[in-house]
Amino acid sequence: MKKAPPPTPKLSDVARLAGVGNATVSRVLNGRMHVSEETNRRVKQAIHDLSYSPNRIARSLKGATSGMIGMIVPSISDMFFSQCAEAVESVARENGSLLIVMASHDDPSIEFENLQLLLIHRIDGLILASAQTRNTKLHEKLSGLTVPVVGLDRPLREANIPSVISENRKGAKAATEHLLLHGYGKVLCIHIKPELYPIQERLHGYVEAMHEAGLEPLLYKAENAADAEACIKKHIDSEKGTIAVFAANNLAARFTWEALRMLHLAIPSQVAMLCFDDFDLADSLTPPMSVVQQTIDDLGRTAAELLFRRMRGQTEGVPQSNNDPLRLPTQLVIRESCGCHLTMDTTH
Amino acid sequence: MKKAPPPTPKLSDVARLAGVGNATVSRVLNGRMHVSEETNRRVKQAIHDLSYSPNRIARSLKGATSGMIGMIVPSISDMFFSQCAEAVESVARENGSLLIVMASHDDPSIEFENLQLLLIHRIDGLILASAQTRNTKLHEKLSGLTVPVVGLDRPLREANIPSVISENRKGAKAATEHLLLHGYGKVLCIHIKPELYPIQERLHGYVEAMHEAGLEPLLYKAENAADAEACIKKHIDSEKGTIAVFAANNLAARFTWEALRMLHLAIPSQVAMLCFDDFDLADSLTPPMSVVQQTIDDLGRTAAELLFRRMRGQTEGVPQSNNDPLRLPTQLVIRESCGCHLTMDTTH
DNA sequence: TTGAAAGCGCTAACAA
DNA sequence: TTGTTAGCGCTTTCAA
Repeated sequence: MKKAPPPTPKLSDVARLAGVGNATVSRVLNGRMHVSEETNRRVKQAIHDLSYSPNRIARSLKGATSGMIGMIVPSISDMFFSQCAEAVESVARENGSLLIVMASHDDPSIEFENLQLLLIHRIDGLILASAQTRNTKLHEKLSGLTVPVVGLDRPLREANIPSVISENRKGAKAATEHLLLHGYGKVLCIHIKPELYPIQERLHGYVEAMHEAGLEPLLYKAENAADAEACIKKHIDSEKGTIAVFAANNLAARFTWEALRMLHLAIPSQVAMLCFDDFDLADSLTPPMSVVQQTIDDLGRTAAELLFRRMRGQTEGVPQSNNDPLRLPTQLVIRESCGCHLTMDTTH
Repeated sequence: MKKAPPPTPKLSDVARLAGVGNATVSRVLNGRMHVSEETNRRVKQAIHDLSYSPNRIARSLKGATSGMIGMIVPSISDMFFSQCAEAVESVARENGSLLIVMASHDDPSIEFENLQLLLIHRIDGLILASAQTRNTKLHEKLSGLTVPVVGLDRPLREANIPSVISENRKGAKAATEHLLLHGYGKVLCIHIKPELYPIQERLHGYVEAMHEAGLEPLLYKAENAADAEACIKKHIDSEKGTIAVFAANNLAARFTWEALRMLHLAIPSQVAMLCFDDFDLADSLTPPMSVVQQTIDDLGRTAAELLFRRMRGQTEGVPQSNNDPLRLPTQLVIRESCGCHLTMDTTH
């Protein structure tokens, strides 16, 4: 039994219909160089009549590019990364590329496999939010790669790959200083996953601010609300004045938030708080949460644009020293949890 | 000037090194049929030595499959869709496929372009959360397609394409009935984007429950918190007893939430509320929000599995009538905003 | 300005 | 069990 005639016309079909050679069709397809007005018209007509669209796979095989870039992130559903992905997809589209996303689930071996898969599919470039900063096997592989790679959120120093990240240290420092300015007796820093580079940077920023204020840093790792509760309790007990908490990320903020509720402590009158990373309902909470905001879209966009520049072989705009990540500014968004309205008069 | 020798070895390199023919290498590559143990070993060795990996593009050209599926969603960064995407990527990976995601931004023409792009890249299948239920041009195109398509969250009836969605109607009905059970004098339904199929279904569910209770449905479309405020104010004024609000989705819930705060109305004692779609901080709010929960992972997984089954040509497990979407159950998650703890004794 | 022809890296008949 | 060969649909010299 014969198959139905393949419903997808090929280039040669167009050529035949237009009464020209294959090469000519190819020419009008990729920006007509040296094609007469008349021929051009005829070919376009034929393309239209057959509603022909070129087979990108065949084109890719010929050596050029695949028209696809890859992106490996720890989690696709994570708000941060999905926002990045949206921005990357957008830039990819502007550059005529498709985006393949893969989740590593923070597992170095899955991450490595993902990389292999993407390479087999001949992606033209890769955006990588690596599962870990140190992953020798991965870095080795990356160093030997011919396709451009750009790091996102987590730098890839050893592999000599440019990265785009937020000003985590500066942002955290500014946040801490802001809390300090309110004159709180103690500013704790509650964090999770201190092994992640962005978190490390935030902790540095916090410590720096504390030191400059002549204060002892009070770092606490919290894996859940109970942990957060424990450390807050400890400090609220031994202290008359209001204390403050700088939560190093969303999740830490959440734990802190729940802890404060358990302890029936009022925000900000008894415990002020400020956290890194904005989130959806931050300003619908009671009180609205003051945060350090990353411009996530910009992170994604910038990384993608850098990638495409490198894919074109351009070097301008690429960070001077490959080892120094491009750092995008953060913004302190003051709402109410930091206690600004309480201390408004004291600042005057 | 000569290029550096192409760093990517090809199949023929492996063949030469192993001292065998191309076909043999190809055979061991795709599950050795009729390859001697010895040859198999030699080829494997050569593959390893060259750290060769086959070029998926060349393979695809030969006609088989591209090893990629596409997914078009209104927004990649939307929590719902990014969770779906994560599940789909996971299933794709299990089936040896990569996932290309594209955002339509709810624009039918972008959606259509995206579809074209994906087809040009010869995807093997498509998961589509369509921008609109009625998109004649799109449906026409879809009907003529040879690659399998599965609808997600929004059915594609006219194109005769199977879809996977939540039990929106049932879930909304259950939620409304739950509120009704508390004996509130009025149950409003605040919604947005009633043109979307899932929302429509939820509104139907709400209306059904109201009718069955002999009550007049009170539907209000709110585009912002002020709209929500207006309609609540209207009903709280004319009524002594507690009223309740069923918010048809996240955003409507948010508007309602903000409205209630503006009006200094206590939840649930003055206004009870329940919303469709769980969200991140739902149980960290004061009071924690009762919700109708969709099993988003399941939606994504189910859609993807259905797609792969169809790609394999299997028909079992594919919904009997193509016109009837596969509906996945929702779950009523009772927290505090619906007023359960207030009425606990009255229910006995 | 155009067309013929030689591949891109792989798979799948068909022979051996 | 193996190797040879002919393409997949396109781009790209090279001549005409």
